[in-house]
Amino acid sequence: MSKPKSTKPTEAELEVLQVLWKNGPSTVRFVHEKISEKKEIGYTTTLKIMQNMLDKVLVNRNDSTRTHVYAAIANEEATQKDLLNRFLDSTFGGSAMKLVMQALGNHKASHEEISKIRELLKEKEGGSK
Amino acid sequence: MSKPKSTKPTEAELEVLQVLWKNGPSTVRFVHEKISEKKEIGYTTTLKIMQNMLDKVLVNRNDSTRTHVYAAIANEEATQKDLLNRFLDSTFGGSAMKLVMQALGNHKASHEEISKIRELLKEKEGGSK
DNA sequence: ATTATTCTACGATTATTATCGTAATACAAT
DNA sequence: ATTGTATTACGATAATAATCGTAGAATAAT
Repeated sequence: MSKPKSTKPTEAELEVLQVLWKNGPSTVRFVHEKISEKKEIGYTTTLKIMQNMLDKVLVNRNDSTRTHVYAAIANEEATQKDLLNRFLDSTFGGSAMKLVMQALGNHKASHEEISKIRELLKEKEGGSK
Repeated sequence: MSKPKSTKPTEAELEVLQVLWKNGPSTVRFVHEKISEKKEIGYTTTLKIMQNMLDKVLVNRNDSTRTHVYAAIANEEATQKDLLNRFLDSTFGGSAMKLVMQALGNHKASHEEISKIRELLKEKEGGSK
């Protein structure tokens, strides 16, 4: 059983992944339009990024039709977990709790979300025994 | 009152900041040794990074003695908050709760920490109404 | 059929980071 | 004083990322 290799996506690649995670397999055009909502970028730039991702095996594509369809290979949760660990290390010196508290302090949470977190806490506290 | 300008530190610069935040004003030699504990790196590389940080005004330095002493200007919490927001956006599509739950799920928390989080949650829930 | 549009491939360029070598200078040791 | 050692300044190079232009092929529109 080998390490998953953890190919770190770049910022630009993450933007693409987000679109694919959220919307499922998509064309370059579609991804490009989504990204364009947030920032100015040329079509061939988006294309190139996605082609690079194909080389890196972050995505696969169906090219049976002229307009290729790309799909994320990188699993959303696994990727996020990996990046979270790096971020934790580089920015919070590894302290997950510091991060959690910052995040909780700085962002709104719905009652529903708060309940979920409470459950998680309960599990954690009970868990080990 | 102007925007703090939010000069995003690079990975390498963050490593330096972490040392300075943790240990206070330090020499290049000291910072270099701390970083060297974690990875192989040349002395002049560390030096150069810190000199760049001076240009970017992420640090200031006291050069009254031959061996210069560098100090972080960037405030720890503010910097972390800023980077957290970027990370949240780029990796979790802005969902702080997703992030919090990932972080809680993947890392141990002490009872003390859990209590702190509970308090925070209580505040949040009470607050808005 | 001709023309216009849409798409991919691919290379070139720019921008940003990271890394380090060399030289000059200050200091320390003898 | 001489020699060795530590430190800074500075530029050069390499590594990585991001951006886009151009050409050609496929499709669509007329």
